[in-house]
Amino acid sequence: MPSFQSLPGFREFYPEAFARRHHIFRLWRKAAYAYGFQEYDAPVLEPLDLYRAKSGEEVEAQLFSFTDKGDREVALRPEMTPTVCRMVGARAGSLKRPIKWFSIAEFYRYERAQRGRERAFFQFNADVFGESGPEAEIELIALLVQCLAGFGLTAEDFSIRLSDRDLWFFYLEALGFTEIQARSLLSAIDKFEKIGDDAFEGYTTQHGELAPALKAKILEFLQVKSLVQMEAALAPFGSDKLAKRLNDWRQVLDGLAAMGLAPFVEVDLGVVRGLAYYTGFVFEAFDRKGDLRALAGGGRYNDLVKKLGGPDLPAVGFAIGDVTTGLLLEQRGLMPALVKFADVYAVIGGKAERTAAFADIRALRAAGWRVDYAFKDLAFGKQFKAANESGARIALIYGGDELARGVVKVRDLTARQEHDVPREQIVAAVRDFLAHG
RNA sequence: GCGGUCAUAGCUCAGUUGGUUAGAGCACCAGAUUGUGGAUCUGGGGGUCGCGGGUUCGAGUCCCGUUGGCCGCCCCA
Repeated sequence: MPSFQSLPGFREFYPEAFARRHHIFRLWRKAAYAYGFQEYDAPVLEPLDLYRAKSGEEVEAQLFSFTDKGDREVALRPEMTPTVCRMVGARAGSLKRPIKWFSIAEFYRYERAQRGRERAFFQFNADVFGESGPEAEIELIALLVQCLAGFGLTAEDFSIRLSDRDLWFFYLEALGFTEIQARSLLSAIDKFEKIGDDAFEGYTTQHGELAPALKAKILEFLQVKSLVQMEAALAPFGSDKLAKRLNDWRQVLDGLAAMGLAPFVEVDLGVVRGLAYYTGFVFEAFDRKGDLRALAGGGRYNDLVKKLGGPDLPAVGFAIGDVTTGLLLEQRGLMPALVKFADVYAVIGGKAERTAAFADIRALRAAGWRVDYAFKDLAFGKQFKAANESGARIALIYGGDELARGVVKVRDLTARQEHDVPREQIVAAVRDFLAHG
């Protein structure tokens, strides 16, 4: 039996929903331009290997993948990062540094849809390539704040939790763990906030019992919530690597504070991000009041461009989704309500008047105004009601009396006042009214 | 992938122990209303009761299956 329902997790955007989506995209785009990022786009369908190369089978299970008619294994893109790494890698030699790019695109993941997560969704992606220092992190975290604050959200609504996989590796190394052990511990740290001690089960089965003293050290470091606490926790080790890393932290936090963004940023070493390709600072945006999942996430991935066949190029990036952002804006009453689709509404008396009105309507539209009118001859009362609902601020009245005198009656729908304007001046009159009102 | 729960008009819902041609409000369309605004009144269109099967003289209602929504788990690039 064929089904004509849309596929699960895929969304249809009726005009009202599309208007909400457009509102979100418009603000993201505005923010990115303000921060000097350039927009790009890329294919929706990619070779499956692009995602295998990056992250392995775990990810493959959640791909929309299939074999095409040319026997190629392909996948709908689940994210932008590998694609943009390939694009930048291919032209890295000729691109002016730093490379600051962004995109707004639809992605696809074959997983169970639920609140805040669909199978098809849009993400804003911003990345900085070619800068290995913390300057790139400052720029991106500031942009991420703007991508939420631009809607009217404040530091009481959301926060950016900043963490650092490098710092964890250096710290665990200083405690005497091998790199493999450290990776396993990071995945435990990722889960600890949610499930507590059980998070360490994976480590114990692989590497044996974790010494209580070492575990205490790890949990203690996990509690670090400020730079001061971090410095205190690391002081006993006296390692060069750790000291240098602390300088990077100072630079990031000072830079963000200088931009006035300190209230948005929290140190939270519990954030380590699931995927293994992150190499340094990682950050996530969270709703402070609600129980929403993460709003956005990102971090540094210095090895990925090279891993995908490009040059050795440092990179940082983040992504923010339209679904959770939209839910949050609706909860906070920050989503604008209605689509107003007209500036001017033409009220037309009858058949002869329609001929005259059409000429002016075309001229006004050519001048860029949004003009609407009724298709059928309707009572004036109905037409004024429609004019009101259209969002138009003025109505142009084409009646027999007016046309006989060579004028159009211009009605201010807000003030409920009207006056005559000679027909040949109608475009100028509309422009004057709407430009000054 | 696993578990819970739900499915009647575009939306929100009613529908009696199984019983005539399945209803209401909102929304939409038309008329009252041929020159001035969110009103009122009257009328209208719109349903394979998610889909398939079963029980029964008879199923929106009971049973089985299936699809989809929502919630939780897993995962979260």
